Amino acid sequence: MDSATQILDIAERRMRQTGYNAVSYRDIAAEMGIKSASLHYHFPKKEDLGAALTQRYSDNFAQALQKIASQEISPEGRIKAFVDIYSTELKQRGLVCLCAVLGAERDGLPERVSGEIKGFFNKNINWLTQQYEALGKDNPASHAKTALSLLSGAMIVSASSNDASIFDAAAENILQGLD
Amino acid sequence: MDSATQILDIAERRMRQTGYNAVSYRDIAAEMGIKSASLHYHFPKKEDLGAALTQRYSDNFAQALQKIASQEISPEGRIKAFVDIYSTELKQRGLVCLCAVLGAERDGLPERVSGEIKGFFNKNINWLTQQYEALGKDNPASHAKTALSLLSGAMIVSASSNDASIFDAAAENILQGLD
DNA sequence: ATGAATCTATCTAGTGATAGGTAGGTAGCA
DNA sequence: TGCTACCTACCTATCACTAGATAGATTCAT
Repeated sequence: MDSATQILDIAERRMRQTGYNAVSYRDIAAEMGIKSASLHYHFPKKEDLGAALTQRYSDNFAQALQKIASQEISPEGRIKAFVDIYSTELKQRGLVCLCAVLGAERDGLPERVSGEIKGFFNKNINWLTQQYEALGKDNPASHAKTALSLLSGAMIVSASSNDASIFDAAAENILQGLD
Repeated sequence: MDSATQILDIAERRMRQTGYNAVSYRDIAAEMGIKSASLHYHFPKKEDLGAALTQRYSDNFAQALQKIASQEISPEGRIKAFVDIYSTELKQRGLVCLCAVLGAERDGLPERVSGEIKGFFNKNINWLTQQYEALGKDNPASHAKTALSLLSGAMIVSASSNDASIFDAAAENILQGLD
């Protein structure tokens, strides 16, 4: 596999477990079996790594949402698919959304990183707003903000409590609200 | 003011802005106008500071919940008071719940700290469950888990997006659900 | 087709800054 | 006379980051 991709994969997983500042070039390099200096060839500064990471994450997510929106399914089905993305990540990999984790560290991040996070939340809210609008909800933006907040919080509370029922309750709540 | 208290106050504020690992003894000491070595007199290891911090936070919160529960108000009023605690902190101080922030860093924290966070979430859920039970909701625990997740996530998404309407939507959603 | 030049991805070896933490001393107060 | 709360001075480990070398693959001119 491409080294840059491998670096991003390892950094992403670790940051989603411990946050931005707890992840070091040495740790990533050690896991890859190379020297930390070599990482700087691919990502000169940690800020570059952080920005590339959040950008890739945000882009991948946007692509997934695009794909869901292009399918001939109901708005209900789309929102369910949205919830499933988060659910699968948490249950199969034990990972919280990257932007939710980094968002918690907001004032300790390089601006390029926090800017990407802001963009990620914004894109998610816009997409969800469209779905709630299609559902005929009034104040669809409010529904969207609530759904995103709920999923983000549920991943954090559920993961740090080591209690899957917390995320389940949140997911159920969103799906119930689709009638 | 008592030095230990002052240390905890500064550490708490900073950790709620940047997370656990971004806060250093040097930064705290500089803000107090003393030397970092002096902090070790009060909290020998950073782990001790982290544990004291989360414990104090959790205890203060439990006390506030106790007070609310002792007042002769409806379960609706109690849940509203609960939401108001978070709302006031975010709007007047720009601060996210300490345990929500640290929960995001779950795997990068000393165990004593992550244990306290777990306890905090648990206490909150139990308290909320009692209120939803008094309200006659079925599956009150699920309502409680959802409400706590929603508030925690809304603070993070709202703060890192610098958009108060996100938290407002979440708070409104909880209050609407009380009928 | 071959030798020269260049590129890629790593290495060794190191920098200065900062992290948490320690030892031992001291001024002021009960 | 102790005790509290600080100090100076220092330690070791780790941080992000850099310089310069190198081995191997690729490209290109003759």
